Amino acid sequence: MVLRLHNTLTRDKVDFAPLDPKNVRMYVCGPTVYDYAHIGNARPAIVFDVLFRLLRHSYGDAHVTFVRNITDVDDKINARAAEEKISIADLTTRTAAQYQADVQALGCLPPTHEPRATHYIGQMIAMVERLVASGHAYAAQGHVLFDVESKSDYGKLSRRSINEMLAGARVEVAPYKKNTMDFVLWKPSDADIPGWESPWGRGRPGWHLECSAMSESLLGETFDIHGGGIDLQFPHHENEIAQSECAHGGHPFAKVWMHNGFLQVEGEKMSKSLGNFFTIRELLDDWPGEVLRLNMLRTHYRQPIDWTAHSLKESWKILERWYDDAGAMASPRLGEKFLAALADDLNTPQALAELHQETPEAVAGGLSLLGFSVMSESIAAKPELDATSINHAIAARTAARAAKDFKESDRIRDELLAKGIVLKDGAGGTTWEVKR
RNA sequence: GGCCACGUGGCGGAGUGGUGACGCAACGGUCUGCAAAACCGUGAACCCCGGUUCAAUUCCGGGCGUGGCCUCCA
Repeated sequence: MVLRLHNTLTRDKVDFAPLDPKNVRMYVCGPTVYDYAHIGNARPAIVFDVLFRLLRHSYGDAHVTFVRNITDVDDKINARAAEEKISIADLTTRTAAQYQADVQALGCLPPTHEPRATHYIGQMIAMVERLVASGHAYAAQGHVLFDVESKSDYGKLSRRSINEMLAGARVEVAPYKKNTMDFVLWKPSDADIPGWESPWGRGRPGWHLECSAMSESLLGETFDIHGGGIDLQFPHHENEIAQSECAHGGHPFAKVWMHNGFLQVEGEKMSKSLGNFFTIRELLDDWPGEVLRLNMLRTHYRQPIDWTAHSLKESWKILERWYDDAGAMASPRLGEKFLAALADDLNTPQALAELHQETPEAVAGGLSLLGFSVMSESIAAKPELDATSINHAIAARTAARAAKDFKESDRIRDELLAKGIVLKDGAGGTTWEVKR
């Protein structure tokens, strides 16, 4: 099976050939931990978890290194901690733990490494020093700025020239910048916000720098795949490339760049003012995690997705049926067409369509590879009633039906329905599921 | 204003230069005390206008619409 991936850098689909098949390396931008993660944040987590699983399947679990960082130093964090009158450490620790619990509930494996930015300050300072020494960065008024003019191919990922950017620029015009597009590598900190001693005084890193330093430490100068949301393409990823390549003597950074599409909710941009802003946690109150996961995978990762309650209901129904078919299978296997669809740039909608045509064994195998490993129990575990009392009621109803007391049997059925339990009379007896 | 995506049946959503993916819903049937479920079956689409071509939903140009980035929002 040849894995093909769409590379944003070249805008085409290429055969994936790892630099080292014994250690396939992937980096994905993780959350800035100042608030609950929202459903848009869940998309890259799920998409690249599927890729992680596929790579592990292809190269072996021990031969894939996946890094997803946690940004725990940021001005939004500082502002939020001040608002809530709690310490920055408390805020970031709490929020990071919530994020990890949320994505786990969505069926995501823990990454190989989940580095925190604050643990890599030394590496960041060292990288800035190299950039200054090689003429790609300059210090000015306590800041250190990257000189975009010093890199001839700056803009290659987002495909825009410095002049084009300037034409539409609304960036802060700071008098100490040589070029308006120059971005901050290091900035000074007042006494009341986090800061570290550096050759340029007490300060903190610029956002883009963090990912460059952490990927360098954990994956090396050049690695295979870098992922993230399409909105990060510029400026974040563009600047990561600039910093890393210049700090590494021009050696290439990530070979393949992958970007997931944006998410809308009920046809509109998700925003707090529109009232359609959903955190992962809120959705988990109403929907099983694997339903959210399936709903995400029913659209190709590069396409925009419209997140709707209607679609979630459909996902629930599909998943429940698959669990009925495959839940008890002891010998899962993988269908060839299913695998081929996944290998074709992670075409999960196609892969799911193939699953609809598959045997129960292949459904079980396919679901498992996609991260739906908690078969059947998880959805059934949702109702307030316990299984024992439901089964008790079913037995009473079966007895009433045998006695042709349909008034009583219908009463029991309606009573369960009112509690959200739907009965299904099949050839092998009566089963139940949670009403959607 | 600049750059860039996307627009497929009632809905979701793949894909393709020529035989109407797939799922949900709907409709018909089987089954059932009834209903649901399950199973079998049916109909239904490629934003608009040009161009290229024997042939375009698929390629090219324009238009319209939606969205993203250019403001450290995935």
